[in-house]
Amino acid sequence: MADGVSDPGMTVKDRHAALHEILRQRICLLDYPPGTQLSEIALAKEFGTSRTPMRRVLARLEEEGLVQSVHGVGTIVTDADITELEQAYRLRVELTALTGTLDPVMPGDVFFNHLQALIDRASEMAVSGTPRSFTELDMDVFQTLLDLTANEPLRQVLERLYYQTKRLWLVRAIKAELDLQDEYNIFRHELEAIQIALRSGDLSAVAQIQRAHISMSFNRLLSQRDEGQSA
Amino acid sequence: MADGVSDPGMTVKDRHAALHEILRQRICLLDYPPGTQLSEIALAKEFGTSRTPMRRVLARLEEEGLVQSVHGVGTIVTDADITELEQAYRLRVELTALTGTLDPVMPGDVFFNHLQALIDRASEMAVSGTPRSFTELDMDVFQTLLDLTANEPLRQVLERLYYQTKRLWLVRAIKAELDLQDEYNIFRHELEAIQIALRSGDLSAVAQIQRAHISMSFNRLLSQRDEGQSA
DNA sequence: TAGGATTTGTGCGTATGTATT
DNA sequence: TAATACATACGCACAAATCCT
Repeated sequence: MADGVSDPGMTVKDRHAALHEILRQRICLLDYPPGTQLSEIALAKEFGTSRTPMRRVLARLEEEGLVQSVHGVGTIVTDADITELEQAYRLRVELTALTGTLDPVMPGDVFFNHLQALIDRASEMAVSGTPRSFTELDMDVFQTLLDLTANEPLRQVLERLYYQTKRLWLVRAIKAELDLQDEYNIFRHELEAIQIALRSGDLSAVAQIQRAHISMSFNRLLSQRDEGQSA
Repeated sequence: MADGVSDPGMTVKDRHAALHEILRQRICLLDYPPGTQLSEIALAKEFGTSRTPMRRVLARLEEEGLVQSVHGVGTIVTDADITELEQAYRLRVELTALTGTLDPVMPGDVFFNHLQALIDRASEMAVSGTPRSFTELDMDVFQTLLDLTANEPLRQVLERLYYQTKRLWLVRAIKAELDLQDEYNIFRHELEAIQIALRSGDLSAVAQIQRAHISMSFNRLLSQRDEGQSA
């Protein structure tokens, strides 16, 4: 019943990738909140397949740290704990900086148009945004900016780290523990700064801007944790 | 009937990890040279299990880029092509530098004794070393020095990149396209430099030394390729 | 303490795809 | 071109582990 999975021209690997992306999206958008049990049989039924291909997708999600399978118990969506993810977050900060030096790619007009569309979406966020829609936009922005480097191993690691750490923000935002207006404005400002740096052709600057914002975003999450501890 | 796989106290994940490590070792030590076809049935038989757990191990090796499975054809050990692995190598260089700044760990006496033993082994290499035994030593050194950082995501990525790129050296060394005495001496010198930096407590220096040697090692491989092209 | 319900892990027959003759 | 051989991918039945009553 899901889209993009039952197309006839799809190869095995395409289906695997599609299923993996769908489940990853559901986990990171908290459709499956931490602690949710994912049933192999139920998922297989939903996507019109059997347990075998589902198990392979779940195994990959487990390697990525998004779920955990225990024999006899089940496959459970992992908790988004900031203490455990701090190392991943700091690594992500440093790797983002590397996108400016490892195989940077100067994009073409299509990219600039796409980026402008994303900025427009960000502007609308301040009016009608929700934590969820904002996260969806953030994911689109991430995937877009990832094209600024052609280093495939770096791209893969960054993608992994992004989805490992992204739930932290959404969990806090939904619990109204973040100033959403602040987050919206900062994000839009980041996009504009990136646009300016891109126009000047300075891909290293683009990477540094991203790095700075990821670092600051993490610090905002940290300060929130500290406030929660002292309360 | 391999070792470390049929122990009774082992859990499922332990067996998976053991099988994965064994196959990875065989691939990277060229027991399975590039192009080798790995039979699910034969491997299952060898390790006294069924195809299902083997398939999961092979799927993981495929994600790591060491094998490639094609429906109807087989699971083939990938080629160690320096052009394709150049991006991975350069990323590895940068990540190695990060081990000095991301959760560095000052080791204890056990580590120093272990390192001394490795240096002793390296000294013997100059006399009775083979490309294979040298690679085995290099792997042990890598695993040992990896303990100098506690950043788990960084450790995982570095391990992946190490085994992705390590075959390049061994392929060349076996074809006698490298000056082995040079390689031995450089390696021993690197270990001694690391030992000195460690004694002074400068973990950042240790990381920079490693970074420099990985970069130089790659350049030696590159110059070898260029000579081959011009010949 | 024991037993049943539920879940993941395993084993294997079959389907599907590929290459070769 | 068709048929045969052989590999991976899939689906299902069963085993093993865990939890709850």
